[in-house]
Amino acid sequence: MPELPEVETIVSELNAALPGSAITGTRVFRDNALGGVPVADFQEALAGRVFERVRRRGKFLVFDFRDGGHMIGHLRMTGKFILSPPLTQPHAHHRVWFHLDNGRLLIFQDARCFGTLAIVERLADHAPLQRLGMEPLSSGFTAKWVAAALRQSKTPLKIWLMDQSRIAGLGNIYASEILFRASLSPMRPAHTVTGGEPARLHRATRRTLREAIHHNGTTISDFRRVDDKTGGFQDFLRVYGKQGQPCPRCRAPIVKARQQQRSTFFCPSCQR
DNA sequence: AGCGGAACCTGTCGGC
DNA sequence: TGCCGACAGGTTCCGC
Repeated sequence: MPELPEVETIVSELNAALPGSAITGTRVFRDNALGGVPVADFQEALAGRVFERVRRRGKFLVFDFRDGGHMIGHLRMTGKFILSPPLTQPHAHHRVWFHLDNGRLLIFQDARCFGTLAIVERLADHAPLQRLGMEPLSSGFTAKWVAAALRQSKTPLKIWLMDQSRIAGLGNIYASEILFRASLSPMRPAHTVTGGEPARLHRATRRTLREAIHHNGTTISDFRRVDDKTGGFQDFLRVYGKQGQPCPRCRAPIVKARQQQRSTFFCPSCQR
């Protein structure tokens, strides 16, 4: 589910509902996400805290509390945050319930248990957050910045795009989709991307993310679910998962390759 | 610097 | 039908 556009979507939905509500109690059904923090400590750290707002940084969700502390969440592969009416029984994948004083339930659900939840009093205390690089939708992310950053690395473009310490928020799906839209090969060493190409990559990154956010995120499962429906974003993905199908631009077959143990999809004919 | 491999977990899907 | 391996949107750590 979660790359930048999906997290952005979740954050804006949470932000429309959470601010002003207080946590009256926390139930932990499985504690993998807590990173070794004892459940009792986690519960105690949250008791009575009031949500001020929710923000996104890279793929992290940052819940700001009114008293200045924060809960930092990461969904990894299968994590989800859900706002729900009160329930009596947890679903099999529910990991944490946050009871709110407005009667609602904030649920952290995660089939694979890779997701993480941490509570910090200062953002600087959260090392993974501090390691994140440029926000691709921020004003600092310019074609000039992209060109300069490309020059400093020999890493293949796809890997280059996914390094969170360089650009924060791009994952396996969007990296492939961005490179397709930029007509650049995922295998190209970053420093060989020159001339007008960095601007193309910059533009494709912004447009792809903005379009995905506009569609409230794109996911594989959602993509399947809407297969027989019209509208929406079923046409969003151009290359991801489409090996063997004709390239939407030049009709050559899309190829599936492997880079750092992850699948890359691209058109070898028009991505150079 | 960069890469391959493994680890953290569970669910699903394709092939035989 | 059933089992088994491959693979899945992420990140980190370790060794070369």
